[in-house]
Amino acid sequence: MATAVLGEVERFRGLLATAGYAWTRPRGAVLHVLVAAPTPLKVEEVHDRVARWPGGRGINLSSVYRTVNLLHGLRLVRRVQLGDGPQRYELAEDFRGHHHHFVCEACGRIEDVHQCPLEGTDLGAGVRSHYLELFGICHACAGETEGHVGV
Amino acid sequence: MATAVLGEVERFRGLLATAGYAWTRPRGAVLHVLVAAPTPLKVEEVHDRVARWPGGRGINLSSVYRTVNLLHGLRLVRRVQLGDGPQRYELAEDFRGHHHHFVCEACGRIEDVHQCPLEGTDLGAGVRSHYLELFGICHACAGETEGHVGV
DNA sequence: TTACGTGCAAATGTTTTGCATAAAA
DNA sequence: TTTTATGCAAAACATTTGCACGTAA
Repeated sequence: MATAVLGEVERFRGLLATAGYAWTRPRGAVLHVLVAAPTPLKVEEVHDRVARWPGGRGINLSSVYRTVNLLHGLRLVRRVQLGDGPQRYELAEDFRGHHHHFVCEACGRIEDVHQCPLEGTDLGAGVRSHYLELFGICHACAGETEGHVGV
Repeated sequence: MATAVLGEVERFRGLLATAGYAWTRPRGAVLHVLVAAPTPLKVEEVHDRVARWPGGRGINLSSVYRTVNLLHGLRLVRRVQLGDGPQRYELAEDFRGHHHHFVCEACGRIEDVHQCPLEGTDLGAGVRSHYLELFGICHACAGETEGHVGV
């Protein structure tokens, strides 16, 4: 498991090198975090997790921003906007596969949806990509006898 | 045309009254703008257009924010996030019908897509709503012999 | 050793909020 | 007349940027 993460991080290290970018502590730490994360993370969450990585303390929030922007520019990560709130980042579809997200409106949990409902659909001429997010009530929340949200 | 706009604004006036909210100059101006707008607007765009309305000068940006938030809370307008950039607002689906948006990546133009590609699709248990945006190259831009974006 | 990347702090852009005043009900 | 909404200014966030110093190549 940890080994798989390390292997994937090495892959990104090679991709960065090919693109002519240095391998640095902040970049390594951010990639570790993104590779290990099961769902898209806010920049601040990436920063928090980076700080918990061995040797990750002292890495600046700006560097995390610069790194996710760099990785996004290289199409290694993708940006995800779920409802309100700040942008989130996750590994690009080349690495994680094409998928969407389901957000539970009761508990906020995010689930990957690998079965694309638009597969095979004709989206019309000129359409190159689509952005789809699903909202609703997750299995766990639906199972509760009583809903007690808010007050 | 202008008459249709006025009529629809009156309808919102009634809805606000029913919900117990006062009819004020900023609220009237924002609703005029939103009713007349063919595509979702940034708050700053709403503010600019409000200023051009007869008697709309002097309306504060905060009031525009407060108004769109109020209308959003009452489900009279919906919030749209197109790629990066600030939130945009348009009349809710109850008034404009269920639709999505197509954004041209070359010229930035936004088109309404009233034919929902997900219609009749099974999105899985628990899914209550979906958020879909389409990106690509619009008809006009595809027709140009040469593309000259950026530099 | 040289170019590139980082930390820090300050700036930017967007959105929210506290409070005294003004306007609606 | 009493509640509600507004304008203004300041604060709160999210994100970007300039610059001097550090570090990878």
